[in-house]
Amino acid sequence: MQKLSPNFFDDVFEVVRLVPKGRVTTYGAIAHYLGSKKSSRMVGYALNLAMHNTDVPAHRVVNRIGLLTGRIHFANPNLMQELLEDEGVIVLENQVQEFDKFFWDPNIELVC
DNA sequence: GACATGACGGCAG
DNA sequence: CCTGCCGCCATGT
Repeated sequence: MQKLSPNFFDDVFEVVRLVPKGRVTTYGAIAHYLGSKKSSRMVGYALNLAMHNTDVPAHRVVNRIGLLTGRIHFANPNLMQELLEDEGVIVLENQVQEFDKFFWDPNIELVC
């Protein structure tokens, strides 16, 4: 367990930063890791601010089915997919292929 | 201060 | 199996 900041958002930033290159995670996984799996919505909201703010690799966060729903918030919608593919993640039609293979769950990887 | 909205997810119908 | 609605929490108007 990391130091859970009083702010839901800060925790989101921390977790996303820990996502290894070439891996992706989901909003729900992060929300669950933070203790409120029903707050997945907040995670996406936080990431929107995150990419505007710090060095958070927001492109590594997709929804539960591996769909790059957040790409529309990037300056260039293709940027998110390109970044992922550049890291070795296979993306097709805005969706991560073999999602189960690239999925990085903080609840499992950051087990402490 | 209250209402509406938003990069989602789970459950009910 | 597919579609729709509710929940969650913070931010903007």
